[in-house]
Parts: sequence; C-alpha cells; structure tokens
Amino acid sequence: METLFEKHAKVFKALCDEKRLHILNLLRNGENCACELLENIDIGQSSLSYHMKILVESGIVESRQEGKWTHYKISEQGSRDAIDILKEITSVNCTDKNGNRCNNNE
Amino acid sequence: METLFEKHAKVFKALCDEKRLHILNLLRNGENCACELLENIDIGQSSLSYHMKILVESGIVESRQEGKWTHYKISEQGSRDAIDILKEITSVNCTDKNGNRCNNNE
DNA sequence: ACGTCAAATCGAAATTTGTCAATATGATAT
DNA sequence: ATATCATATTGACAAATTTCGATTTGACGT
Repeated sequence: METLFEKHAKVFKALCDEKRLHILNLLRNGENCACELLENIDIGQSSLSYHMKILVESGIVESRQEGKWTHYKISEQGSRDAIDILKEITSVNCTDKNGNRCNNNE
Repeated sequence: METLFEKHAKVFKALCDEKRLHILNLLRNGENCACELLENIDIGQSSLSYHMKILVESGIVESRQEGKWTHYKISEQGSRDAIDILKEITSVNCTDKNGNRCNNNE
C-alpha cells in the first residue's frame, strides 16, 4: 500500500531530473510526439520512452495515441494537482487566537 | 556552471524522497531542532543530517544555529519560490489572436 | 503476408542516492 | 583542559536510477 508521502514523492520525482525538465520545457510549446521530442533533446530513444513513462505516471503529462505515434502534452489538471500538493506540504500549521486551525501560507 | 534545469531540479530533488517529505511534514507544526526531528522519524542521526542539508540547500527549509542546537523551519520565501517555479515549468506558452505572448495557466 | 516505422520493453552497465557506523567538529559545562 | 552533548562529515556499502543497444510490439502501407 502506498503512503501519502510516497504518492507525493512520485510527483516530485518526475520533476527532479534535468532531462525531464527539458522535455517539459519543450512541451510548454504545445503537444509533441515522441519523435519530435527526440530531435530536440540529446538522449536515446529508449531513454526518452523511459522518461515519458515517468512523466505520464506522475500525472503532469498526458499522452494520446494516434496510429503509430504517441503525442504528449502537459496536463493542466495534473499541473494544478502538483501545485496544490506543493502548497500543502510547505504550508505551516498554526492556531489562531481562538484556538482554531488556520494556515499562514496560501 | 549550473543550468536553469539543474537549478530547478535541485528544488524538486529535495521533495522527491519520502523521508524528506516526512521531515517537512513535521516542520509544518513549527520550528524543530534536529534532535526533536530525530525522535519522530525512523532514521539514523547521520542520515537526518544528510537530508537536512539537501532540504536547506533547496531553499525550502532554513536553519538557525543556537548554541549546539540547529533549528529548522520551513522557509516561506523558499516555498513561494518553489511554487512559482512549478507554476512556470508547467505553464503552456501560447499566442493570442493578436500574436502576443500569453499564458493559459496561472 | 511482408517490410517499415514509432514507440515500448528488456538486460546489462554506469551513475547517483541513501544508509549506517565511525570519527570529527564545535559549543557548553565542570 | 577535559568531558559531554548536538550535529556534521567521512568512507564503505546497498539500493535505486538512468543510460544504451538490442529486441519486441503494434500500426500502417504495399
């Protein structure tokens, strides 16, 4: 069974590698197939496939099959989720003067 | 020389390990010294020190020396920076109908 | 059916990361 | 100065990640 920490770690694991950040940066210009990504990054085909799997499984990138091509793009929902997780894990708990839970970040 | 991708990867590297997320979660309740963190997490002293170094170097956690104790807390500035980076790297570039740069996320 | 192209998977090697025990450092107390 | 306590650093090892070349799969065209 996956803990919450493991689940969250998975999202950031997708973002902690230079090559994947480079790929993500290429995807900021819109949907791309693996073959196009391959032309713009110094990496082998099997390595690219490996990285795309990690990005897709994190939810930050989504893929779409079209014939023999796989198209990838940044997932807006996945991105929002990642941002929400990051906000949550870095927000400091506190109690206000009435003893109620509040939150100083956000 | 450090690339921008490397710089960003460093921030997310701090967040991609369960143990470090656990530590961060303990720090959400406020400043803690290493000795207190050590009591609440199943890890050796040298490992904790290793993780704290990574967290501090990412900017997400800040440390304060007081005599022989080191106190750690979540850095609000570092957290904001991390959130901004995440927003940026997942935002999609586009051009509006006038050909000007715009941004569909955020 | 056969060849071709895009992408995924496999297996092995290389690299990086995380762990522990031991030792070092640096502050404080006696 | 010596002893003690909190934390950092080191070195060795184990585990996880990333890479590549080779092979496989699946879709398409002939």
